[in-house]
Amino acid sequence: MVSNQSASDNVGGRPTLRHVAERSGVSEISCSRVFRDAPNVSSALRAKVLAAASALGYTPNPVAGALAGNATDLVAVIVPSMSNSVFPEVLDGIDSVLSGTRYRTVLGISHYDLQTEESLVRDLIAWNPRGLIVSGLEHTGATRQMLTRCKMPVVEIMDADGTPIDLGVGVSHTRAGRLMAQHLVASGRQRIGYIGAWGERPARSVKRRLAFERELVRQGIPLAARRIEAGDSSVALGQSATEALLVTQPDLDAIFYANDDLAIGGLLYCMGAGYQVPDNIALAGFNGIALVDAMPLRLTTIQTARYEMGVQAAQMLLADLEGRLDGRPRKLTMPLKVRQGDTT
Amino acid sequence: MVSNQSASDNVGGRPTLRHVAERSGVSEISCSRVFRDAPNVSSALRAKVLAAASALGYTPNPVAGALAGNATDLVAVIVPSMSNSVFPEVLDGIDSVLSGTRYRTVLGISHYDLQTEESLVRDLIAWNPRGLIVSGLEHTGATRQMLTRCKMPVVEIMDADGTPIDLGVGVSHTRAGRLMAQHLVASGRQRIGYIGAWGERPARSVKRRLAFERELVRQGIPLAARRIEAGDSSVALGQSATEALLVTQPDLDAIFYANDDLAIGGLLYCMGAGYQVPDNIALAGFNGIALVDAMPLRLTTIQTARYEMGVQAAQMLLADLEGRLDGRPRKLTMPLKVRQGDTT
DNA sequence: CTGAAAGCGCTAACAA
DNA sequence: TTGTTAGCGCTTTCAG
Repeated sequence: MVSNQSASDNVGGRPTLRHVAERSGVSEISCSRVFRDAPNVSSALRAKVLAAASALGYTPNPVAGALAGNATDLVAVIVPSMSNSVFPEVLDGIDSVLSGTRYRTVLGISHYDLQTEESLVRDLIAWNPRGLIVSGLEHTGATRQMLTRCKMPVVEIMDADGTPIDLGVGVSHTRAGRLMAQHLVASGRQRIGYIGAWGERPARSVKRRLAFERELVRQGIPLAARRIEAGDSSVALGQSATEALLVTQPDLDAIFYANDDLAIGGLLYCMGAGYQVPDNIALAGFNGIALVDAMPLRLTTIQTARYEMGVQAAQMLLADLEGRLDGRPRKLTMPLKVRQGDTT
Repeated sequence: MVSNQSASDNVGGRPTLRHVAERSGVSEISCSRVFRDAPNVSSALRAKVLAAASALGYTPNPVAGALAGNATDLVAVIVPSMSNSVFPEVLDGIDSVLSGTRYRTVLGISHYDLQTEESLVRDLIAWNPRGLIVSGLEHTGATRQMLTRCKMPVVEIMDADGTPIDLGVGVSHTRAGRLMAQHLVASGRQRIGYIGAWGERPARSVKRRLAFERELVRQGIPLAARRIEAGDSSVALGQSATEALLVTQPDLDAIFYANDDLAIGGLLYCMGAGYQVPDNIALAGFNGIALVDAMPLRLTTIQTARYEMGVQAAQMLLADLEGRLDGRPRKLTMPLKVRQGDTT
């Protein structure tokens, strides 16, 4: 086979750097410099190259660039779930930052399964992404090893209770649990229950519950009832779980839920079943999703900033990539507060 | 510089096919065949290669494979929004299919802006993805051209009212609008209003509304009031828009909303403001998100299958890629039905 | 500031 | 069934 001497071989195919080089009478490498905004390019040369490129409809091939340059302009993002608004909001935040750059998001959904997360990490790292954003601080040993050894920045989001492998942006779930316990006790509640779901995967919800229970004990009012459902969190599950819990423990005067979806279900159940909220019973959630404000009674919740968490994670990643993270902290704890509504 | 004769150069780096080849005493291309499950590989050779690979911890580099093989194992997905559950559900469906394959999802969010969509398409096509999934049938001329000319399969999702460029999976929004008009008229409504949002970007919502209005005219009961908000759809916007519409048109006895988020807002507003739903006023949405069942009154809505739409889109894409789509239709219209709740 | 040479790690095409 | 050769389209040296 004759070697590719001239770009005219590539008839019909997508134009390459060689086409641009031939047409502009400049070397390939100089063209490359133009498209990468590399330094040391005269504006005359730049203009010639750009003209040729646009005449040809040339677009750089990022795959070739990635192979030669040993890094793709991809950022791998692994989220545990798409079934409530939390992670879509985080993704939206990440995208809002990344879409302004040449980086693209590759998505993996782990379904709250650390084994699935592991294979996603393995898989996505093979692409040589520019960086990785994963959820939580808990991973399998193999995942942890891969995340530690890979050269690129890794941001662990959602959780600030612990030390990230590399970079971290999250909230303190321990603090969240404690704050809510204090809030309920301060408002005079005595028989307090807890409802969780999804077999308490995300370790984060366990952290919240344990801190919640610990603080209740400290305040002399230990948890009166607890119910952890097996299914995925949802409004519907919150309804049925609340009903089930109140059947066995009709005297509860407060319930803290693992998240707002469950709590909204609880609220709807209580309203439908004739409970007086908050007089009979107080209800509180976690996250502060948009829906809590739209309820007939505004749900008390702990507000977290998911979109902002995505933004910060992406910015931290970019900053590290660009070496702008030198003095700055590698872990960011996002604010958190009890947002009192009408249900406590 | 001396050329790379032996894999021992790559000290510390990730192992490559050459390392595996050296260690197993087999040629690189044979190793390559093993990892690609290519035909004509003896099981003895396969075993040797696999042993060497696992001893070395070798993982194929998909970037190099993509350059040499002229296609990445990426599927580009462009959705207009992450701010309600609709597209996350679609993504979840897509992922459920793709995660079982070697394909990965690259995500773009267009924010309902066709110009943004265009630049995402341009950008993502440059990666040579295996296929593309985009939302809607309406695109800029340039987008349409790129989607037409690119060699890979393109699935346009969400909308079945029109002819997809290549492949399509969606529902008929025209039918949806007509069905709801019939439903409201059949239930005796006489002064019917409509509330939309987001300046009616997605053309799909316009199709629904126009079909709705057309059918009302046909039935002799033309639309009594219409309000299109500028902001993004949300429960909160549904509340305020409903209030605003009912202030100017207090005699409405039904409102059809562009989607469930708005309709739930309307429901909450009406309940809070003392309207009797559905006696005073009927309310109906579109989508059938999980939340409609969790409301104190179950919202009447038009049920669509978003997760399933994602599944079908991904399956159609894979089928086309594998040449299994020959006889089968290239456009799939998903079912749709009015799901009567307590609000009509 | 510009360019020539030599790969990045893999696979298509062709031989054996 | 296995191997040889020649790139994929770009970027990294290193020289001018």
